[in-house]
Amino acid sequence: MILRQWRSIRVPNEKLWFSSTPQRNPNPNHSQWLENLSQLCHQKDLPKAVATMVAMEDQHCRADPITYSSLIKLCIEKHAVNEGRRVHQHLLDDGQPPKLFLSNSLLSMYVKFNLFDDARRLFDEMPERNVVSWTTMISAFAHLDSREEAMKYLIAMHREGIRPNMYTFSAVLRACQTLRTLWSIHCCIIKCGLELDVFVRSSLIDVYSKYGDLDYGYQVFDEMATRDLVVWNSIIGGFAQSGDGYKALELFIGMKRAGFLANQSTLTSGLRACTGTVMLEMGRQVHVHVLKYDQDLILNNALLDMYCKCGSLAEANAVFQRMKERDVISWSTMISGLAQNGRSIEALRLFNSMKAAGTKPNYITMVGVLFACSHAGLVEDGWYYFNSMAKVFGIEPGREHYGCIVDLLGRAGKLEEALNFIDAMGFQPDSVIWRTLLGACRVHQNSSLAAHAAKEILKLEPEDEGTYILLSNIYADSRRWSDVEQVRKAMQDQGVRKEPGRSWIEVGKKTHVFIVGDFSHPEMNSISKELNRLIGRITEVGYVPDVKFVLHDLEREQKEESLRYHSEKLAIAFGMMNSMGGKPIRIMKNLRICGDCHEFAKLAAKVENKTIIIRDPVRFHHFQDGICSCGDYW
DNA sequence: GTAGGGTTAG
Repeated sequence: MILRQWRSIRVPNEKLWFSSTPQRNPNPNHSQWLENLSQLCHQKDLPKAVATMVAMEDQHCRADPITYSSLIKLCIEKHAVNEGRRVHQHLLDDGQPPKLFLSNSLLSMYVKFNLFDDARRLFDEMPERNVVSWTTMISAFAHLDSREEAMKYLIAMHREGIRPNMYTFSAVLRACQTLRTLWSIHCCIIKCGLELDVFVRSSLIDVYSKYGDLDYGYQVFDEMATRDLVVWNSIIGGFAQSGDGYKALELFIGMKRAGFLANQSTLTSGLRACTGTVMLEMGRQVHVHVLKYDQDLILNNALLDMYCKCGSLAEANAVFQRMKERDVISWSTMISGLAQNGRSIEALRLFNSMKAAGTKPNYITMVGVLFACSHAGLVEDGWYYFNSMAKVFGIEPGREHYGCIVDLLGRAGKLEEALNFIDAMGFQPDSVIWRTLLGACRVHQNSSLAAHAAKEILKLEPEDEGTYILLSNIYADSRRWSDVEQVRKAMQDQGVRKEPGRSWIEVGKKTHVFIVGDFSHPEMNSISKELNRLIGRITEVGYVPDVKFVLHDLEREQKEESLRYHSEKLAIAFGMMNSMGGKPIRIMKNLRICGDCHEFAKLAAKVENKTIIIRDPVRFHHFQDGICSCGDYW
């Protein structure tokens, strides 16, 4: 490859002190100037150092490369953009390209200042480039998410005959976001004999677990002889983000056993693990470790989210109030948290406080705001925010926002309007939008529109079990048993099976899982007795099993029997048996709660004078005094 | 002079 010519080439100045045979310097005070400059660099006095450099220029004095190097470092440290450029210019005025390592320092400086055009220009003008220069560029592209550029530079580097090192690979791995590229880069790494490097390994683990093959990422982790904290964090983060909170926490404990101290990153993943699997007690334990990093913004945001998702808004709010620094994520987390927990008005009020505090909402904030409107039936507010997003906040509504409006109209029973809105969206509706409409059709019992929505979903995702279930539920609601049978047959033909309803609850340090109709829990006898006792008590205050939530065409008695063992009822009974004092009973569910269980929970909370909190995949229900925070609107 | 791990929705 032909190197580009050095553009600003000048007649070489023979008096340059660093030319191969040191020249006598014309200025007798040269060594004093130099001494002075390096002293100032040492003292980190950037303004004086730059002033000295300029004064030296006037005296035709030159500093040595080492001093220049410390000057550049100082500019980076102080994030002094103008001074950095000044030093660069000064070096160019020498008439010769700076030494390679100095150009590399400058390159790294521009990258750190996010001045990528300058970095690229410098890179293009460098007469000579080594692995450090290339790696700096590749790393910059990888961080910019310019994956193609990063790969192209890797190829160009190879063509120039420069071998990548471990730095290069750990940078380039970030740009591998498909398994295919990941595999080929992994092969290159092995070929270069760099697979054992911890940095390379942690990057491998990270990208494998993020982009599709967590098991393989774990394998790469598992076979490592020496692991450091980041390697542990990579794998813990991998499991936490993929939703396997149990495995993440198991590894978290393994890490502590191996003698490592959890840092901010570990704890953030630990909290995320609790959030995903809804383990409030465990989350509180992690919180204790977080206290020593009092004002870490990311950790605090993770804490907020954990408490919100575990249904403990009081604790979330306590953290929020204590935070000295709040960013758009902190506010958005609280807004969505309130909305999901049925406190939409407070969510909107918080949105106003956010604006008053001068924090600009982003795309996700607006999803939270619209979610608050749709879940509380605030149709007018929802429309207002949706219509003013672009004008007032400069955020173009995207798929998620359109989805919220479909939800808003659908929940409010304006099904036709929702359908028209979908038609007028200006882009192809995806399965999420259709599923939203389908959910609304169920609440408002519109089976013909439901069938339409379901068919659209199944066109896009023919194996989606949730849709079959919803559709058959809707047919069951209107007692169209032959249609129910047809849906079940279609499921069989597609090889789709119904995911059983599952609820889980933390008691002490253990999580107990209940599956609908599964009686294998060791305390099943007493749970059954407790359930009967509860049903007896709530029947006195008017509970009648609502059998329309049973799928099959059974006799009433059989239907009641099948309702009785819904997983959330088993979990509520178990929670009552183990509940202490005034503590709420917290239950998580994999599917949405059924109408009968919702009624059951309201009355059980009333007669037992307890708070029951159930989180389903979309929102929370706080049952207290015979009412639910969702206002029966879900 | 170049490299790895953490937070918000659906």
